[in-house]
Amino acid sequence: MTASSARRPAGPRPRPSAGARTPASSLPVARVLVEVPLAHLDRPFDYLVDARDDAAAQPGVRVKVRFAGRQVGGFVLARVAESDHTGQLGYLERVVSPEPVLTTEVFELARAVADRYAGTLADVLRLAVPPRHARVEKQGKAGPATDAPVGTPVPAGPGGDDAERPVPPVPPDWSDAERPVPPVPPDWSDAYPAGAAFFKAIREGRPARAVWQALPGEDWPARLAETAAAAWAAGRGALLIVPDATDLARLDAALTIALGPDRHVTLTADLGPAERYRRFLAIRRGERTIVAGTRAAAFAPVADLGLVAVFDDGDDLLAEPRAPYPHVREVLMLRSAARSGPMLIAGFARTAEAQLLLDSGWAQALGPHRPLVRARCPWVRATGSEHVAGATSAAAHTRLPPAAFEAARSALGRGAPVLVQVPRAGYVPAVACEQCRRPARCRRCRGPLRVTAAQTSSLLQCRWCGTNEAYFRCGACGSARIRATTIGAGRTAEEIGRAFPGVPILNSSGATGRPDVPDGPAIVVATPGAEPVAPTGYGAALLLDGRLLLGRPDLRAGEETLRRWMGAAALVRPQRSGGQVVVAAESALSTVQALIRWDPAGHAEAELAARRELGFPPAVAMAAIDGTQVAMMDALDRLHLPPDAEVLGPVPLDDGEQPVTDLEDEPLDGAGSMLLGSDPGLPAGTRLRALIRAPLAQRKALTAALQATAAGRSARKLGGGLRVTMDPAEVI
DNA sequence: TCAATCCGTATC
DNA sequence: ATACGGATTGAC
Repeated sequence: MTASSARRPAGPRPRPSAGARTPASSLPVARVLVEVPLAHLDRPFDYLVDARDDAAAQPGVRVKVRFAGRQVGGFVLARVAESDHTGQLGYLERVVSPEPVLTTEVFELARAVADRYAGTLADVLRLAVPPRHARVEKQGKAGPATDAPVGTPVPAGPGGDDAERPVPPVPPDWSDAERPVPPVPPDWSDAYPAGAAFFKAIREGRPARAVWQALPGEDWPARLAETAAAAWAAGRGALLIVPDATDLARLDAALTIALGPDRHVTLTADLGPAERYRRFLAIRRGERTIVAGTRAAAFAPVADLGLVAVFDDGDDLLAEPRAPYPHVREVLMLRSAARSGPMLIAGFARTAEAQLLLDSGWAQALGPHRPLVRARCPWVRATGSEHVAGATSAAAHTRLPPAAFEAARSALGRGAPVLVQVPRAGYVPAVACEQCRRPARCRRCRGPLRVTAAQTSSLLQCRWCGTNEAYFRCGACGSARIRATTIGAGRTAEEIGRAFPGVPILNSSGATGRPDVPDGPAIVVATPGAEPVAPTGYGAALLLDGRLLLGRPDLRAGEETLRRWMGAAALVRPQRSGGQVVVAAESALSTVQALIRWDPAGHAEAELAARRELGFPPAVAMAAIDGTQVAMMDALDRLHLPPDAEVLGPVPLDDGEQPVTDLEDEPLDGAGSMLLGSDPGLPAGTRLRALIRAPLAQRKALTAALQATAAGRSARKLGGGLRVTMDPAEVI
């Protein structure tokens, strides 16, 4: 049967009107964002709204539509009177739920984040809106569009016929009557000179943006809760993001003290689908206006947001690992900028990114009274050469430096707990050939080996493919002997236990969970970021393996090391109460000096200056393109770069982080790779990385060019295999 | 001359 | 991705 079509544009035929649908009488067109991963389809498409769906198909709801012949999910962005699409419109297949889960603010935020990271809106929405859970939706209040009870958020009424109906802002659910009389708010001015001005800005909803340097020993969860309470008292919501679950538990407790149990909610991805959606809905419906969470919560649709805050923005947990890899600090900056609202970037240390915000005047420093720093700081000493000299690396890390031993003994003698910070959990995590010191690698996949059992060194296992290696032989020199290159927390605990018999030893890492620290002599061996808080502070902290941390061939090694050290040292009592910190690193190093002088600002300034010098983020905008040779060449060819952009590379990306197929067995000539026009020296399938850098002023042009290139490639079905990352963390 | 197949392109 | 229009091919 041939449809009686005259000239009509290419595309799928409209469905033979199933069930005879009629357009809604008012605003019959829904502008829909379809959930497809293709870069060139990253824009709204118009659909007709059937009269039956008129009430439910409000802006922000999830829908199903027929798109290129198949059913796909999407969000209604707006209802409009007519479409500017010249072809036939299809109908919305159905409204999945009347719950408007996507607010205007979050939609605009997601768009801005996608553009900032050269990604697609659909990708960001996947991060921003949690999957629906139908049962949870029914349990709570009914959706506003069905039988809305009084007081639930209701989208703007029927409205005019021709007016575009924007997604309504979420009105707060509480009434003025039930808000408590706000107590006199603390404004931090006794410890932080700029505190009063910042709190004033929160109360007045002005766009103050502050980089807060917390004092050593500071009860930061309590301070953050005070900022949230100030926003609450001003009748607005607040959004506070922390790196991990332990930080969140502390913040949750502090918020409960500051605001009671019913005004805030915590939000993390690991709550499970039902609870996560339940809390998301409570936020969306305005039942909770103070929100604390981990990185996924940065997109939470908080009603009338009056403050955004992030704690410890250097923690890499705040960088989303899924495309387009947004960082919480940037997401909250975009939110703060869009709303012209206050923002707080908090931490003991300071990132180069935060320093740039200060340099550019976008944010103001909220630092402590300098004399107070001296009063609150523990005594910090470095012990570099004395235990490094002459010792093999393994021995250096298994022996406590004398100064560290003394500090621990004196603290324990005074009845105080001691914190020992070691780089990684596990028992001898990495091994190397004893002869030539090359990393021990798996015979099958060339992955790094680790020791799996505590007693024997003969049980080696590949960290990538899991293959057990019973008879190791070094691929380079043939030696059969191995040695440890890193000693993890477990082994350190054993050795310290032998040094202090009778003292309880507690392990704390991501894997073991965090023990409660007694208010008495105990040794806590912890990995960075997993240090438990001691009730009255630690008597001493030993920061081991500093050389290892600082020696990493990483752009951020110095910044990251100082952040970890300060995170641990901040848990130690002040010097006048006997608090000591011993760091195992050369005292001449600038990072060590910054710890000794407790000067995160100076370190960040130097760090940023170095990045300017080298032309690395955040002093420049940088994009990394990863892909196969063919994809890379095509992409670089299409890329319409801004005038001052510069391409570095591409270079092979075989630094050992990805499970590569055995390089030696790969045919090096290969007619296939010649056909593809690739460098015959590279094995087919080798991934390359190119870096593109541009002045900050050209960031928008750079990301737009990258999006256009991705769109062009996706429209021409030139497969994936290409990944774009803005300001990649691992630049080298 | 018509159907089968390939190609390019839009997807509402 | 798919699903379409239009061009191309090839058997009658």
